[in-house]
Amino acid sequence: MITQKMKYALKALLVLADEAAKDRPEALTIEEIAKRSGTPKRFLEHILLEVRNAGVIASIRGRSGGYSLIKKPTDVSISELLRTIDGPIAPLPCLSRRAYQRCEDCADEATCRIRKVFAEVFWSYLLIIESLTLEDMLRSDAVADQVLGA
Amino acid sequence: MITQKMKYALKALLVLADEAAKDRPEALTIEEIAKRSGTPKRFLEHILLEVRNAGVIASIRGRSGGYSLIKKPTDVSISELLRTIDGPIAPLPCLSRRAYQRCEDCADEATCRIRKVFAEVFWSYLLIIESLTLEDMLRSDAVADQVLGA
DNA sequence: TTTTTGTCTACTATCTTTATCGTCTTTTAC
DNA sequence: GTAAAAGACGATAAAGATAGTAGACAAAAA
Repeated sequence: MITQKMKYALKALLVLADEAAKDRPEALTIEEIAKRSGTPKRFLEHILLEVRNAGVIASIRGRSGGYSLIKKPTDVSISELLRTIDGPIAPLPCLSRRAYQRCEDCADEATCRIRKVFAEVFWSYLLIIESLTLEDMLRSDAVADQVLGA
Repeated sequence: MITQKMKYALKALLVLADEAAKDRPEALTIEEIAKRSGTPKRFLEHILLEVRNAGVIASIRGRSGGYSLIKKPTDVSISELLRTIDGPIAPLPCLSRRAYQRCEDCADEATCRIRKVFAEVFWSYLLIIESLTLEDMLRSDAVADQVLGA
């Protein structure tokens, strides 16, 4: 399950992307983003800060300040956002490349049967999710429509 | 990330499967399983109970009692075990079929862009993980070996 | 120089995870 | 039939994650 925080981050990015798609896009204040996305304002502060530190959005301080998207939606990776907000994607710490950690109780990684089986599904899963971008959320997608019967 | 509890459950099942593969398999006591799998005994009690209630293993009480595998490894689904031990697999409550829950803040599921994009990856992911069984853990797998460079 | 807006550091309540403990029940060995 | 071995089950608890809130501070523009 993705966290509520991640949902908020996505909603905020959708708001900012919708704004960026306008003729004369403006920086949106936290308050405005909170209102449009339906997230608690003070909580959104933290989230936007993290997203900004990840280089996806930019902030302007002071009067008439706010946040704006600085990447093209096609360049905003959902999996990277997941890592930023929710932490490692890998099912086991010993399978994460960026947040690798040895399993304390594991005698030998090379022969660990749990690691092996989850490695299989994980690489396949990565292949799918690594290709996802904000752009995929912006346009209604035919595949999802089909599956969901919408 | 899968929980420690899930790792323990898998290790315990591996122990029981290894035992079941012997010529004269015996029921193993919690203590014995704990020792062989390296899990805390008192914690393992609860785990084995859940796995038993899921119909994967059986218990015999009293002297000379213990646990034994009652399904063929090919019939023990890893995804089912995940659901039993760690809960729903779906990235969003509104995408889970067995543990469906409406997202409180979601106005309309049919048009929710977060739901749509995660639905896509989720179905692909399900396809992979639903096919996994305990048997896949028992035999060293060529695909994983390749990927891991082992 | 005041007002608006983002930044940063704490703090807190609740839930989940990871156990441990005590007690009860069942079954077998003697 | 009784003691010992073993699972069943409920209560409790420590630690960490999650989901926020609050207050003080910093920057920029009017």
